[in-house]
Amino acid sequence: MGGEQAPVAGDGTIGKACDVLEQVAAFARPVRFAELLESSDFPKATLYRFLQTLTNQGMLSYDPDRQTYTPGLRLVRLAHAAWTQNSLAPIARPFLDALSRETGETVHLAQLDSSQVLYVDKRNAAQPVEMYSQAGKVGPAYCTGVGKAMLAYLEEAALARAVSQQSYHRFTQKTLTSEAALRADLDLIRSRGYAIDDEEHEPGIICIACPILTSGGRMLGAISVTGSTERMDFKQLETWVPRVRHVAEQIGAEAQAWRFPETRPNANTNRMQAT
Amino acid sequence: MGGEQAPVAGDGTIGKACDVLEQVAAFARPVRFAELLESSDFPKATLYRFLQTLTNQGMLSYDPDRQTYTPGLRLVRLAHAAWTQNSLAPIARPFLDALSRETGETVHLAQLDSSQVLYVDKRNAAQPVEMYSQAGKVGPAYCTGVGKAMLAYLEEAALARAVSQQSYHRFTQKTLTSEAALRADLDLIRSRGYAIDDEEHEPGIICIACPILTSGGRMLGAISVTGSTERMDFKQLETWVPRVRHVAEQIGAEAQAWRFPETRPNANTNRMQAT
DNA sequence: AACACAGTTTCATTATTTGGAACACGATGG
DNA sequence: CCATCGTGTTCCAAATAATGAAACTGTGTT
Repeated sequence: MGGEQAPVAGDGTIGKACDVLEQVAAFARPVRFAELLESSDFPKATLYRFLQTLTNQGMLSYDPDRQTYTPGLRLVRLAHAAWTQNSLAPIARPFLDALSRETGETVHLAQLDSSQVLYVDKRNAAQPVEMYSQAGKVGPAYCTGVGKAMLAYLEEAALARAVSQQSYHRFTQKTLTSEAALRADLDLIRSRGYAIDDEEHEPGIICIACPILTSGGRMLGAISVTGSTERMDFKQLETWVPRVRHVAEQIGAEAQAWRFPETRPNANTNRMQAT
Repeated sequence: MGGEQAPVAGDGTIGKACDVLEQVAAFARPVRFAELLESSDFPKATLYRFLQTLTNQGMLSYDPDRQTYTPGLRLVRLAHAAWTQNSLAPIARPFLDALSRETGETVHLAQLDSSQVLYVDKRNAAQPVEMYSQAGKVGPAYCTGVGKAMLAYLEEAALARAVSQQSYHRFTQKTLTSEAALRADLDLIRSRGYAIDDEEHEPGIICIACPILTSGGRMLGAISVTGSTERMDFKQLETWVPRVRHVAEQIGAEAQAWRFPETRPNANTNRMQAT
């Protein structure tokens, strides 16, 4: 019986290719072959061939002048499909708009991706548009409102895995830095029905977050409203809880409705006067 | 009846995996195994294993209830890296903001991805936010302003390939529907320095577009300003050409500067008060 | 000219992928 | 109740593709 804990990698050639992809993405800048070779445990020729193939496929992009690799634009195309079909964002969009308008605060929509928080949409308080740059961004689960809201409603098996994979890095004085502390807070969240982030990730930043659940209790994601301690305290922030919870419920309900129909309800979601 | 699209076919196992990924993305909805099997020329067991592995890797996501596959959220994460590092969007952002403010019209930033137009950013005239949904979206090159602007400045080898890969579907009365017509227009664009789309893609929609070039003449992308015939004509629209061209030049210059430094100029590009 | 270095290619060996066929299993339906 | 069908899943010998040490190329340096 295989009890092997494969770190992440594993599945044959494809797994390795994905690792390489991830590795290139991890450098947040164009990378040279030698750099990759160093941080990789693939032999030279093997890594080389992977890079060739991936570049060939448009999953990576190669700059011949600089001799550097970056993640390829094909990923952007594919991600668009992922975002449209597989994230809550399209469903949640009108709700986020409303919530953002009503509260005037920053609003986040997040989902869980391998024990990390993946932000799939956002409305910003100040800036009018900030777009894409935040969709796709990741963050820690154990010290953010949306992260804890999601963890709290994970079934035990998944929770145990997720909780053990957190880094518990101390971002601020108030960061929860142990599995025990986190679990205690998750219990509290469950009984209260929403999560709070009390400057656990960034000083001065507080937030409330509600999980998005199906009627069957499956956790789909979370939404949050964020404020800064300069302008407000939890008293004020928590007045939004009923509203946020309601929105989360609406999104959950719609998500469920949208997922079921085999016959896609419609298509024209986003018509774009392109040119 | 068949009539399958000939997959670019290719590189070993990884190429096949990419094909599967693309195939899943192509259905713009959750897909069942049987559907994929039908539209694929992989044998059952092979396709099955690919789906397993890709799901495993988070490149696909599987809904056990519905037994359907969709592109996975991991793609969104990776695409974020691609968008940040490999697209012109981060560099162009402030310029697009300015251009959008000044003109009050829809502004697009696009790059070329396998002979297609890939929109990497956009500012909308009317709607305040529309976000992500357009980044990652693709469109035809032969009948859009940005598409033609980019084609015009491709070197002959790449141009020949690109031009032969267009579908030449007639979207409107004015769509250019042959390679010859397109090439003629490209000559015109080159001599004029900018492209126009005269309702070639959508009735009532016109636009002007300028290529983004390096000082060496390498084509990086294009930007456009779009209007509708209801509100304006080319006389008005073309008054923006010098401004658009200037912005394109600025973006080109910055892109060039940004690509060179080996020492990463900086990191904290986009800090996100996340929670 | 010799050297160092980053990137590229070769090729016999080895491990992986392949896919036809058989297997589960729920849903019909006779 | 058993037969049948349509899914999706697993097996395993044969075929294929991945592997990586070492040799090579080309560019820049001493």
